[in-house]
Amino acid sequence: MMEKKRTDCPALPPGWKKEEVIRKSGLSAGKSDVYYYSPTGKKFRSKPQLSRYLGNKLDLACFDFRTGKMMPGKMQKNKQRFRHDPLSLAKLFWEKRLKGLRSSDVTEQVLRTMELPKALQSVGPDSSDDTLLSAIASALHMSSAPITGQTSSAAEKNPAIYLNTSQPLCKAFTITDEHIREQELKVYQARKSLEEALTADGLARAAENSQELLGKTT
Amino acid sequence: MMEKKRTDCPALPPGWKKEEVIRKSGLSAGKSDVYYYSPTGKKFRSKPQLSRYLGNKLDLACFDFRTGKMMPGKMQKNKQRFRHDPLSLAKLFWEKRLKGLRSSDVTEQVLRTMELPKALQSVGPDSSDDTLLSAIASALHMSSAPITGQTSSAAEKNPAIYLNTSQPLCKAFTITDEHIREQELKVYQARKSLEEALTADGLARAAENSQELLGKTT
DNA sequence: CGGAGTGATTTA
DNA sequence: TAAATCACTCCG
Repeated sequence: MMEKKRTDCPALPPGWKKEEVIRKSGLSAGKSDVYYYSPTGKKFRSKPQLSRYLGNKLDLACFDFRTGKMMPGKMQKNKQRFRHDPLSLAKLFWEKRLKGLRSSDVTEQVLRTMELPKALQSVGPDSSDDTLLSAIASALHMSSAPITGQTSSAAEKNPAIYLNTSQPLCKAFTITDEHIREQELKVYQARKSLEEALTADGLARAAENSQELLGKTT
Repeated sequence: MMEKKRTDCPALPPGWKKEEVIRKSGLSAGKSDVYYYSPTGKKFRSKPQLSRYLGNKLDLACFDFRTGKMMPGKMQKNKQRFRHDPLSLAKLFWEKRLKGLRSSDVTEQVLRTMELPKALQSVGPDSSDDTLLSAIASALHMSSAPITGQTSSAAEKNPAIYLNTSQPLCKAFTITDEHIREQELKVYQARKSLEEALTADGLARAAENSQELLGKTT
């Protein structure tokens, strides 16, 4: 009784066969095991075992052991993007694209340009505060890692080579207790403003509804 | 030789053991996995698996799977923030703070305002394209989830109540094959421009170095 | 076929 | 992104 189907495998050299066996019982019932057989009949049970045997003949990096087919563009290893591809290089210059970040209130009037403590200084030729602000805002946005700024003085001389792209384009800085107290006050004031705006909005809606009812009954 | 340290776990019933295993190879080398063993020797590899087994006996809501200790006040679930707290409300208005996002090249000249396909339309009273662009850019930035836009027409009537804050402030849209072809062309052109800029920069540096050498030898 | 050890995917 | 969960490989 021939229960075993050994099929040809086009992705391997002539004579190699592939076999799939379904598990019939146990915790893994229904799952399957895949085996390959060389032209001489030797059995291979895993991709590493196959690679050790064929590694000098073909590159199995794109070979999918389960399906028996080559999967272009789906390399299992080396998933890390090349350091110098266009996307990574573009990160070096993203700060340039974010000029003009501003704070404004709900009525769309520009309230004021955000001000940064003197301890924060930009790195490089573009020293405008708004570009620096964008840099830090996006850094906080992109990652939960600590923001330290550029710690290498070499970055100032040749940003294209020495820049640490996981940190914003600003010099390394320190934060004092005084800075923290000032910021806490600002957050408190901002929250109070928001609360007042929402209260006013709620009152306005209530007033509108009263007008409607009044109109219908008169 | 006992390489496996199975320690008692006081937070679980008597007889339960905890084990921590460091990964020794592969991409995740150095990370660790935590396992628990029931008094009968059954192995548990995750908190959901443990809960399914012990859920009727004890409440694991405060149980920290990694440390094996109860953490009062640190419920892992119900992390969803109350809809009307200051932070969530602030999200409703973040778009107002990002006016003026622009594209510019390395020489800092403003090249052009980015243009969006006609299929993308803003929701709400502020219909300027640059605010819409900021909304979509940040949405792509904040989350890897699909961006669909606001699908409820109710959001337009009363954004304060019906707005889906996980989607940008724009109407729902569809993308055609034509849109995709156009975008592929733009990406290609942008990559080519970057490549040319870098090539030019490299040539400029080479020229500078030649000048230096020349000066020293004359 | 089992299961320890990792990779891949999902969630927060 | 990082942690947690889930799925799979590979070899006994």
